[in-house]
Amino acid sequence: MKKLEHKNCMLSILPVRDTLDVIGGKWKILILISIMEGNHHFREIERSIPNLSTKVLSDQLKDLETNQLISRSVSNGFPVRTAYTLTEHGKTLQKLILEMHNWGVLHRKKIIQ
Amino acid sequence: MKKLEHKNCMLSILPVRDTLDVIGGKWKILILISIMEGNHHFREIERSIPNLSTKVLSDQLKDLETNQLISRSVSNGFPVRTAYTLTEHGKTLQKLILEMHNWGVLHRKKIIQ
DNA sequence: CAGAATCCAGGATGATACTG
DNA sequence: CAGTATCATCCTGGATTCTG
Repeated sequence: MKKLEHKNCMLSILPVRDTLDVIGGKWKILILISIMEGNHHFREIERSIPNLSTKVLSDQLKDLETNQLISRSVSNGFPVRTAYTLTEHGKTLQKLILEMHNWGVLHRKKIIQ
Repeated sequence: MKKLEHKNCMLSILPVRDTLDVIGGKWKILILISIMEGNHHFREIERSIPNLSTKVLSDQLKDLETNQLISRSVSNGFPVRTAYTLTEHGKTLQKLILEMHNWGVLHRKKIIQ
C-alpha cells in the first residue's frame, strides 16, 4: 500500500472542524463555562465575562441553543426572567473542556520558560 | 460558603483560552493533522487542504512554529526543500485532537437527526 | 431584566502575481 | 519548490441606543 503524495486528510478532519465551529471562537467556551459554574441569567453571564457585549452574548447564546448545547426557558412574570442551562448534550463537552484546560496549562509552562 | 452573584470564572477559563489561541481558528488544526498524516513539505500541505492559500499557510506555519508545535528544517540544495515536522510538544496535542474528533462525530449524529 | 437594532472598525482571510 | 508582497474583501466583534 503506497503512501499517496500530499495525502488529502479532509475525512479525518471534518469532525474536528465541526467541533471548532461549535465551540471555537472567542466567546463560546467562556459562556459555556460561565453557565456550568452557576450563572444562568443573561446579565449574570454578561457580567461574569469581562468585555463581553450584549450583542455578542445574544448572538452566541443563539448559536449555542441552535447546537443544542444549552436550553432557554422564560418565566411568565414581569420583568421577564430567562434561564439558560446546559442540556445533556452540552454536558458531554465537559470532558473536552477539561482536556483543553489541561493542555493550556501544559502549554503555558512550556512556552513561558 | 455562599455562592457569589454572577461568579467571575476567568481564572478557570484562561488556560482554555490559551489553548484556543494556539490551535483555534480555521486552519491551524487542519495543518497540524496534515503534518501528522505524513505531509511535510509546503506544497504538499497546501494541496492536502482545500481552499488554503499560500499566504494563509505561510502565516499559520509561523504561528505554529512560534508556539513550538512544529519545527522547520531547510535543505541546502536547489531548489530549496523544507520539511515541517511535529515537535515533541506538538505531539502532546494528539490526544486533544482525538477528543475533538470524537466529540465532532458525536455532535454530528446528535444534530443531524 | 432581557434582548433587538444600528452602525462601524479592525483583523482574518483570499486571490493573484512575483522572487530566489 | 518555498515562500513574500499586495491588495481586496469578508466577517467577527464591539459601542451605543432603544424597546417590551
